[in-house]
Parts: sequence; structure tokens; C-alpha cells
Amino acid sequence: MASSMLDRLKAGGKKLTKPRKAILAVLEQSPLPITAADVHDRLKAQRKPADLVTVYRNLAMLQELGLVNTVGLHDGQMRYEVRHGREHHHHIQCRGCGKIVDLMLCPIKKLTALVEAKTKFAVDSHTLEFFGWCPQCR
Amino acid sequence: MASSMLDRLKAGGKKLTKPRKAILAVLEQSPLPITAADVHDRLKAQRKPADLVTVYRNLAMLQELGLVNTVGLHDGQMRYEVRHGREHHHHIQCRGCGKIVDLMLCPIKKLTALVEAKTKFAVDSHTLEFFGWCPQCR
DNA sequence: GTGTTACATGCAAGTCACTTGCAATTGTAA
DNA sequence: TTACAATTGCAAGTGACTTGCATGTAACAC
Ligand SMILES: [Mn+2]
Ligand SMILES: [Mn+2]
Ligand SMILES: [Zn+2]
Ligand SMILES: [Zn+2]
Repeated sequence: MASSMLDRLKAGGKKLTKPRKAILAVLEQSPLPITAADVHDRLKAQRKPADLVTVYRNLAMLQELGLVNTVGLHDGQMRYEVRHGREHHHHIQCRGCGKIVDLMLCPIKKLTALVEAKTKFAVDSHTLEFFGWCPQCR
Repeated sequence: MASSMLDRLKAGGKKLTKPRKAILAVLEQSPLPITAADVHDRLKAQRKPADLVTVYRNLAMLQELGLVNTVGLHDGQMRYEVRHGREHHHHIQCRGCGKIVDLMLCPIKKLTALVEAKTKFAVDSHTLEFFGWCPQCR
């Protein structure tokens, strides 16, 4: 686990329990955002089962500490990915098979100032997701 | 109601029932996307109550016919707005009061070709939502 | 090591948006 | 007016996620 993560956890008064370490390991092993149920399944597969509610509570905590990002693809479940120094980016999901691919780009940054000027809001974040058909499902 | 809507409904073999007309009226009177519960509440306020499940079924049907857009703001409820010839656009929501404002712009169209080239997906849609603080909540 | 304690876990039950089954109703068109 | 498919309302079901609470355990001080 990245030591910055350990530091952030310690700074937040968090304990390094066995389930928590396993959850963090699962997240770090996943290059793409995964659901709480995914995490739960992979924990069981790795013979380190933890209750689903423990997964949810840890994901919420990690999000509060800014260690994971949430990705909402409007299919009824949130997905989570470790931040881990990776740049802000977006995703595309296939409508056929559900495959998700990272898009290492954000076309929005330049637009924030324009949106702020138009709306007088102070913009602090945005979500941008693409949907379509992957080569196999086309 | 816009006559194109009537045409699309008729073409889809849909009946113009009393609840359905009231639901369409509520949607047409709302300049911003609203939830199924909002529609339900406004129907009651207008003395034309309809069951919440009827609202949900009509919203799903209208979406299938392409007469309404869905807007997902990741707060656990979908929102709906009539398409009604308005251009594709996006929204910004205040984290304080929940206020939603239309952004009559889409900076993404030009990007679709780039995303398709990078991923080999056939992109057919995207979602883009902004979050921040409105002037009153700042 | 032992003890202390705040944090964390697991189970059960609860919530909330949304969906489904089904019998009764209604719009539409012959 | 009749006939029938579409639609409605109510009740029950689903699924993701949350909360209450008793038990467990990491962390830190002796
Ligand atoms: Mn990603
Ligand atoms: Mn809008
Ligand atoms: Zn971005
Ligand atoms: Zn757009």
C-alpha cells in the first residue's frame, strides 16, 4: 500500500484492521472502478472475507479521506477507484457488455471558468461519463 | 402539449389517459429536471393525483419514446425533463441548496471523435454534470 | 505482557428509490 | 355500443445502501 495512504489513515485516527487492509489491497489491485459487491466478491475469492457492510463503511471512509474516487455510471451502483496520485480523468462504458475503459483526459478544466462566469456558481467538481459500444459488442 | 408529442404517443400505440395528460402537463410546466416524487407531489397539488407507480411507468415510457431526458445527479434519484426540441445540454447543481441551473452548452461534441479514436468504442452518449455552490450558498 | 479504550466489525433490521404481479378500469376504434 | 388492448392503483417485491447494537480488536500506555 502506498505510504501516503497509511499516513492519511493514521492522520484520520483510523486503525489498520485485517478487513481494512484486505479491502485496500483489492482496490489497489483494480485498475478500473469496481462496485462494493465486486470488492466483497474478491475478498471472498482471496479467502479474506469481510461483511458487505464493512466494505461499504470502508469505502465511505476512504472517500471522505479523499483516497478513493467514486464513479457513477447510472446503473444503480456506485463504483470506486483508488486515487493514488493518478490524475483526474473520466471513463467510457460499453452498453453491451458493461466494459469500462479509463479515459486519461479531462476536457472540462478549461470550461470551468466559463461555467462560473455564466452561472455565478463556484464550481468545485464535475462528472463526465461516456457510453457506447465496444469493438466486441459493436 | 406539443403536437409532436401527441404524434409520437399515437405512433407508439399509447392512449391519452387522464393521469398521463396530467403527468405530461407537469413535465411541460417544469423548466428544470424533476424527480418522479416531484411529479407525484405536483399532481396532488393540482388536484389530479396519480399513483407514484403510474408516474414511474409513464416516465419510463416517455424516455423510451425519446420525449424526455434523464438527468442523474448521483443523489439517489433520477430527474426528468421534456426534450421538446430543446438542444442537448447539461446542468449544474448547488451542493448547498440543491438548486439546478441549465447550462445551454455542450463542450463534448467535438471530443467524441477523439474518444472513439482512442478507445475504438462507438460513442453514443455522455453525461456531464457540474457541482458547486450557488451565490446564495457560497 | 496486561489493561484500557476508542475504533471497527458482523449480524439483523431498516430505508428508499424503483419495479413487478394482478385484478379492475378506461381509452380507442370498429 | 361493444370489444379489447392499454393503463391504472394497490400490494408486494427488489436491490443498493444505511443504521443500531453487541462483540471484537488495533493501538498505545504502562
Ligand atoms: Mn479510472
Ligand atoms: Mn435541462
Ligand atoms: Zn473532468
Ligand atoms: Zn453533452
